[in-house]
Amino acid sequence: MSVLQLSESTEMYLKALVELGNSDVAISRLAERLSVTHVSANEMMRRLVDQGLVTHTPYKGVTLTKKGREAATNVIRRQRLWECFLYDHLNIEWAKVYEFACSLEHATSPEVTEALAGFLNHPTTCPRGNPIPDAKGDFTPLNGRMLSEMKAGEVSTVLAINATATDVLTYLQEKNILPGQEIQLIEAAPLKGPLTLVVNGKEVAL
Amino acid sequence: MSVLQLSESTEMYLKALVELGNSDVAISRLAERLSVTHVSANEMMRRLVDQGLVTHTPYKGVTLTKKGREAATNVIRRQRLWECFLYDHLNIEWAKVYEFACSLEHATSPEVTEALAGFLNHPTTCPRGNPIPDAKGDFTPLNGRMLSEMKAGEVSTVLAINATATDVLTYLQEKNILPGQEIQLIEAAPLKGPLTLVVNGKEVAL
DNA sequence: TGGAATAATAAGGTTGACCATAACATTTTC
DNA sequence: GAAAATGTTATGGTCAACCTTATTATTCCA
Repeated sequence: MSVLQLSESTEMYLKALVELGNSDVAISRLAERLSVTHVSANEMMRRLVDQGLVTHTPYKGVTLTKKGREAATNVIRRQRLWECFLYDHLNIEWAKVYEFACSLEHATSPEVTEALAGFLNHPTTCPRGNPIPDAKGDFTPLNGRMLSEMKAGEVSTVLAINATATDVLTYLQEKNILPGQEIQLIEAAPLKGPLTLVVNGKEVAL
Repeated sequence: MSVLQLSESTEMYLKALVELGNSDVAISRLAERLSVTHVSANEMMRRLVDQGLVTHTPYKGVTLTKKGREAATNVIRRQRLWECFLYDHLNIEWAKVYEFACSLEHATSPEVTEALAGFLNHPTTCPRGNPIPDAKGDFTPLNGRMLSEMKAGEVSTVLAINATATDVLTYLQEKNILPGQEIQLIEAAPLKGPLTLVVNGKEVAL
């Protein structure tokens, strides 16, 4: 496995690309998620294209290359392993785990990553319910659907949380929207408007 | 405790200042230890002076202020806690622990630091034998002396290792010069020349 | 005391990752 | 088919932390 050296910033972009989907991610979405201007994100994409990590089809979006995807998977593995450690062993608050793990991730060598995986007994999901790629980058994708794909009245179980911002996670925790929790969708307002759920018998708006 | 935000670079300088002594550290020593030019180190010292972390007496050297010392102690605490974790729980090679811990340190929030200290059961020394300051920054200084202060023929026990470079640590490990090891100084060549020791019945030159 | 060694400062350059503003290209939608 | 929305590129600026080269200041010591 080539140990290409990625800047912290590059790692953040790679992670965001995975989180935003498999292909043709709009640079403006990326900019939004990373809280940078679209111009900055564009600049950065040029750099990633130069490094062979993504391809860019103008007016279409940006897609990870094989190399980019491998690098991204690796970054995500490191981060999620730290999430497990922080949550299971250091008892860090659930909502803060992602943020702390994100910092640690950037500073973690392959050697430490594998030792950590061993220490944790090779977990396959992080506290947010997302799968942890193995050392080769393989993982079983989640077998579920987006909340936005549920129909009014349906009942389902939360599989994983996609959000990463600490304040959002804190809100979800307060409302008890956590992996394993059963929820019922009451109403989905049109135009991607607020969703109304019932969680533990209580109504929650998202 | 004010949570002043220090750059990674600043943290490295603070650590180096502690490792190099208590007061009037020559900027050229600092530059040497950090592998930067003396001009860069000078620039950086100007910044640290501006931030109130050090005082600088031209042609004398640089000394940590109270604020600077507190910050430095904190950094060292974080690093040494990680050293313990890496060594005791992840079984990372002794000689590599310092370097890996150094990276992690920069990425560690106070909350994680304290949780880690608890997890480790509040250790007081790192694998290199150096004391770990407590959360308030207090620690018992080592009750020992430098190898260079030993006289020929004397026998003593290694208390702690000051070196940080991985290659130096690897060498020491190979020669079994580790905390707790009994050594005898055979000869100290003049002019800070090589030292000859006996370790476990074998001669070693340093 | 005067030269060598050491220390400080000045001036200008580089790099990565950002920013704002503005112009221009393409796509979407009414 | 044209305006609105979205995406791209150009230009120029900032900041931290480095760098080199060169000059000047101080201290040390023989």
